[in-house]
Amino acid sequence: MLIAHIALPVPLYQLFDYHLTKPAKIGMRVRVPFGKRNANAIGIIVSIDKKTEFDIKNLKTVTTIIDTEPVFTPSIWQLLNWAAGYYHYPIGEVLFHAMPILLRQGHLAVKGETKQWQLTKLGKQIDLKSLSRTPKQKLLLSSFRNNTISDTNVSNAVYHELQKKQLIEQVSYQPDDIQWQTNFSTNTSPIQLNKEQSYAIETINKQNHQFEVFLLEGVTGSGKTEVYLNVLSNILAAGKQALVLVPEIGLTPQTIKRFEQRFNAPIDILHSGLTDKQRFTVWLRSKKGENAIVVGTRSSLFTPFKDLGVIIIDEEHDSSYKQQEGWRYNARDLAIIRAKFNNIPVILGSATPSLETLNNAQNHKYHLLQLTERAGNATLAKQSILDLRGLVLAAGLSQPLIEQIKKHLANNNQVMLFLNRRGFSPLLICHDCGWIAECPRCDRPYTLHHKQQKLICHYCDTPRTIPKQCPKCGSTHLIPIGFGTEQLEQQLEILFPKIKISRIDRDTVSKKSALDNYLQSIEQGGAHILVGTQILAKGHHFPDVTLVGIVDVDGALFSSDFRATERFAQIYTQVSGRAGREAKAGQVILQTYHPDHPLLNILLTEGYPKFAKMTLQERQQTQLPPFSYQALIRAADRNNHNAPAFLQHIHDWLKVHCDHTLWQLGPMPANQPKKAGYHRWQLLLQHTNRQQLQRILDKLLIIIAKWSETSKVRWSIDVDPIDN
DNA sequence: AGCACGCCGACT
DNA sequence: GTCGGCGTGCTC
Repeated sequence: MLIAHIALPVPLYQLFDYHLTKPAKIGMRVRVPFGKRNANAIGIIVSIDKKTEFDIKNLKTVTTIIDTEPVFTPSIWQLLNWAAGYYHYPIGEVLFHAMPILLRQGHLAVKGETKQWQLTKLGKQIDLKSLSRTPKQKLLLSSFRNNTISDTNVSNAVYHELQKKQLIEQVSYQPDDIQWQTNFSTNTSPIQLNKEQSYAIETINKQNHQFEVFLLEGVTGSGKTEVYLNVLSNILAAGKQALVLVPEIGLTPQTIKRFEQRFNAPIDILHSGLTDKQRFTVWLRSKKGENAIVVGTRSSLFTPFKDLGVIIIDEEHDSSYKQQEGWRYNARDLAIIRAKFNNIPVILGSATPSLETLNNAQNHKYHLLQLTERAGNATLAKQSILDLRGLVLAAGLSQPLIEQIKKHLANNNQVMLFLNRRGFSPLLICHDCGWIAECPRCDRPYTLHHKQQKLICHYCDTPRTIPKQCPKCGSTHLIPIGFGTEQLEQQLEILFPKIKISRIDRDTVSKKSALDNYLQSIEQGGAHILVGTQILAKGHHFPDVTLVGIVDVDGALFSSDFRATERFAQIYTQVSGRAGREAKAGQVILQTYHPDHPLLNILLTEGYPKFAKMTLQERQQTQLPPFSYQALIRAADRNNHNAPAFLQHIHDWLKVHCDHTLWQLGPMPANQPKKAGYHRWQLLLQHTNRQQLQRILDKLLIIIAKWSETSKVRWSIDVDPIDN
């Protein structure tokens, strides 16, 4: 009697055992009765053996075997099993997360049949003249006979008329697998490679398709993409496929066009706009080896390939590679594991690598390749700090900055202003009693939105009308404190009434078409002010922008998050690298109340690499990542008691069962202490040894499951958190 | 996660 | 009187 251990898509750290009465293999999907779910849950066989820990007479039987072969390739199977262990996330959830939705629902993992029209016996024989009264039908029939249907453009109705007359019929057939390798070619590039690029390409190619992690550190405009394309050409020419990961907003049409123009091979793009069917089709195509390249965001990492030759991760420092809910994996880190299991090279590209990655390069775990030359005659922008102390501000703008804006606009150039805060003002306060308008669900101040005439909570997105009176003292003197992009835009409209101003943030570009409209108008050139949040920093480049103003630097420099300065430095470097790109001299101005801040000065005078080096030293002294490893345990409840009690219980247990090398911080309220009626708490664990931290988590998980407190909270583990 | 069972408040 | 809110328990 065989017993299958089956993973089900439930948040439980266990497998479920069933009798297996039909032939099946590990990795196949099955239908099983489960709880009260009408005998119809879908699971995946993780292992098959002859015994069970469960009471054998209570075992149920596998209803049906869905697949004829395992759904995952061996290397992805290995990756997912490893990842479930590393991230301490239930295996069933992990396996199902990695499948396209159609497969989760039980669709067969085979190509759909394609239908095609063809002539019937009658259609082949009949005299064309008999159709002379219906010219469209006559045309269609004759084009079937001449084999020119692909050039013939007639409506579906005509096809159906011919079908009714039994002249043509529809036949289903199984399409053959596409073999792109047989006529693959690379189009030559007009771009002359410089020495650094050639060296990088040569070094990667020398690796001969074996595992190695390369860090391609290339300043903005140094031609990283050209290196990618050359490496891809080498891999594709060997008949292998490639996976390219990009950040969420990094999927620009220009980049994709460059890929498509270079290679005479099928390229699939996985973006958020695809239907479930389309995603499934791409999944199947790459599993069968029918495409050469898959370009996509985070979740594309789980695409199976017939013969994967390389993984490229563009903008490896980007935080969108980290999943921020449910299974909190990091696609960049998992890509390296996948490459290791596959024994293929992986390339991390960035102008501003994360400190984790730089540290690995310094330790020679990664092979560092640098591109330091900027293409063309672009020069680096002039950067300066503007001391705000003692200056009068108008919606955050100082007079010296306004003067500079005037100057650049007068030369018919464009100006970009960054402010990482949406809305009109982040606070509405009663002038008489100090009452602050707060969201009752999140206990956080509302942000005032002037145009919408609403208060909006930026944590849970709920709006409410603006009160006319203070509910506490009745005063009508309610005043907005602080400024956001909306107020900045309004102020600029007053200061520069004749100049075009575009505000680009989540409020104005919720639709993609809106963003495209803005970008088009900006591309037309001429004096123009762009106001925006970080959305503005990513991807797009604006050749006419010669002045970049960072309106409020201090928010990033004095954050409780130890990674805030790193993120600021990355965005700042990206932005300043873009100012005045095409032969126009650029200028960057940073407004701050702390002009002597050491990291800020290093960043400006010596650039990102030196900044990174200093920050790494600081992290080493304070034993922060990457010099230690963290796991964050989160818990939420409704009464604000169960969650902290649960975490305290964990804290106490760890204190007894682990030595002092484990650091604990908390329990403490989460970054966002209240959300949607739930009180959120967290406990941070830190250890200088990754394996030991892993073993502690293993032990902890087992013991947690036995506590009665556990079922009273919503809890989760975040391994390698990035937002604590 | 689902789904059911069970115990207390406002209403067609 | 019931409908339905969510706390609790279980899934091979």
